[in-house]
Amino acid sequence: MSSIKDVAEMAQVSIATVSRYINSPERVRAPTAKRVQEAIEITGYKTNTLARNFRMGKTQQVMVVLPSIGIPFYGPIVEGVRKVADSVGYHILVMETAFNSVEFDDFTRLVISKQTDGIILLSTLSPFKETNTSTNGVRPPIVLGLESIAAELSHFPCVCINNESAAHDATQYLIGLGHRNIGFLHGLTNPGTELTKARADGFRKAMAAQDIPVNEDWVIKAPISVEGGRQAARQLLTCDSRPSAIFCANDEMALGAMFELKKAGLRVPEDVSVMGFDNMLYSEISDPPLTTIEQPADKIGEYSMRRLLQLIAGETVGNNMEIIPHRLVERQSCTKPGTGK
Amino acid sequence: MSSIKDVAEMAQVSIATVSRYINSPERVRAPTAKRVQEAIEITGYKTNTLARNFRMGKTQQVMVVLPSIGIPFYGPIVEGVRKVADSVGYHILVMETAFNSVEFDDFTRLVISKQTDGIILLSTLSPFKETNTSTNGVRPPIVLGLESIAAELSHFPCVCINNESAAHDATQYLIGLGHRNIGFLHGLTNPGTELTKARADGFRKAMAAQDIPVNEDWVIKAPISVEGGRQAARQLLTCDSRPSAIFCANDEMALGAMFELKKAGLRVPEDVSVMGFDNMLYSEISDPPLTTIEQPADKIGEYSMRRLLQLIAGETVGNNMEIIPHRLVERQSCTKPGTGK
DNA sequence: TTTAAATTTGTAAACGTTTACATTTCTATG
DNA sequence: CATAGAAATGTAAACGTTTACAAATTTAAA
Repeated sequence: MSSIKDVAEMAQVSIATVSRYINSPERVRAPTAKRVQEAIEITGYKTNTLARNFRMGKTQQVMVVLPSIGIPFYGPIVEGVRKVADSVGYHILVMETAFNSVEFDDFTRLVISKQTDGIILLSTLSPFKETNTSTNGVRPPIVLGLESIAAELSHFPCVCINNESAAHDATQYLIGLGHRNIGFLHGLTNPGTELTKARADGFRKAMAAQDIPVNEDWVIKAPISVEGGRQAARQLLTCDSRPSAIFCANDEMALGAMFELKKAGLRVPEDVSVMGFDNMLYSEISDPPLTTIEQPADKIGEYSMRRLLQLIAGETVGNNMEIIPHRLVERQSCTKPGTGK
Repeated sequence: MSSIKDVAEMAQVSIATVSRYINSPERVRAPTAKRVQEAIEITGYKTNTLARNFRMGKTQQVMVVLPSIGIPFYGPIVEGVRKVADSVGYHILVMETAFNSVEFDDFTRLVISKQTDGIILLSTLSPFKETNTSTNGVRPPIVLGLESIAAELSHFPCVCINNESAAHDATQYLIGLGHRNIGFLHGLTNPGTELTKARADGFRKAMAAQDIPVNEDWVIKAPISVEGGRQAARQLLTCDSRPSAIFCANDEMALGAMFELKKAGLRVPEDVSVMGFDNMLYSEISDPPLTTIEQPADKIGEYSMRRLLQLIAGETVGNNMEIIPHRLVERQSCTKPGTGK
């Protein structure tokens, strides 16, 4: 493999000149540049990223941490991250947590040991203690995408919608439709996750605001996934009575729930309305198409990456919390109660 | 940031000893080890991966190239890759092509410039010319997951199912159900992709084997995605007559097609049977649940990564093509023709 | 106790860049 | 043409590891 040295020899210049030609061509004169360029072509030289990064002390990579690849909702977020990353020559390293929680110190270690320059967390930290012991109090560049309140406590920048207010809106929409008997599929996440709690709070507050009591039998905790939604729906079906509408912690749960509901012979939305949260690709083509809250995933990705870049550059980011507006998208999975009678 | 030197000083040993303690602890005596360990803890030392990888000339990363994150089908594949990667201390760099084709030379460059040690291609190479000009004939470690025939031509190892035979099976299943009027949603991929062609071949051969003519109006090319499936279905609906069954190049197309079919008032499977290909998560809970061909995605990921590791290690891999068995999973989107009358 | 062998540790070079600083070469002005 | 200043290029150090090889120490046998 030819190195900068080979190029320098062939072009009869010093390695410094070659390096300069590569990194700021305007700093070498035309005739020299020509010789160097020729030498590069002849030798087939490509700069050794390993060496460069080592020298510069930067990996030029950021790590995106998510529960699992292949969850449609994360697609657009990562695409947003990538859009920004590409524009500044950064690569994306994907880390899957497999829904396990990750220790804060693990991330610190990742950054200290130069596996990555910074981290975008689309997953949650476990028992969120910042008291890092083994890492000498280093605070790695981390941006929380999606997560909210934990960010406040932890002083990590955060880019997300207002989950509580969004859940509030969703619930209110259901109430506005005339529903009083509303179930809630509470997403079960790792301890420390505020997102699911915020959505639950939004739900409860919206109910309370209208003096509608919450039937706790209809508040079911299950993994925030298709399978979780299915489990929860099956459990719901065993109750003596059933709600006229169900609000789900996310679209995956909603889709899973709808499947089980329909399987049990119920019609959606005539017998039960189902409301999702996130608006991922498959929610548009579900049967019926899912009414849900839309998170502008691409923007979340973009903004998160920008924030992270600032952090990496050592800039002091101003407002620690960046709230993105959400939107209720009305499709066909919700209707007035009693329509099925 | 403390380096190996700081540790060495504190432990009163040479940096070589520290390095040895880290990489092969059995090579340093217990009392020394203890001192070093203590020094490591006190200084909070973490090995600088950048420096190590530079010195070793390895990135310890492989790149997984796929069209887009968030496509459910890729989830399990990447998980398979990761399983193996984790076990040997490799990281996964994800590169999205955004459905664009990537030049062969781009990969070569990626490897030469040490951005990655090897590549698992779950996407396709564009105008597949191996005649790399700028890269001096270097052949990077690449494994093709999913793709088949191109592998033969290109001499890259490949791990995949037999797409043609699987499509043959699917078509035969439809025929066995009594269908004669079968449409085919031909996935549109980048030039050079053999996978879609293989599936089309399988379809045509199965039809020919039973002397059933293929109605070319019902063979529709569209992007191999949900949106593509929707487009194709809409086009199909404009035909004078319509098939009693539709075989789709993949599940995404099938789901998209089902959506449009149902939207047009057709019942699946009573009026039209729909057959998918891949068996991804959402196919199980679609309405109706999708009958499809299952690719053992996790295995494909695992085997691909193993192969790649061999390649990286410079081993000469034996058989270049590794065929994984597929399986037809029968659900409710296909039935006998005429059921709807 | 001596000595050879085995084990542990140290020394120093190398990996391929980038860059501060020194030196050379060019440009333009008097 | 001489010269100052600017621009281009060269020199050499540094980044933090790993590792061949040399040196020192321990162990075991005589």
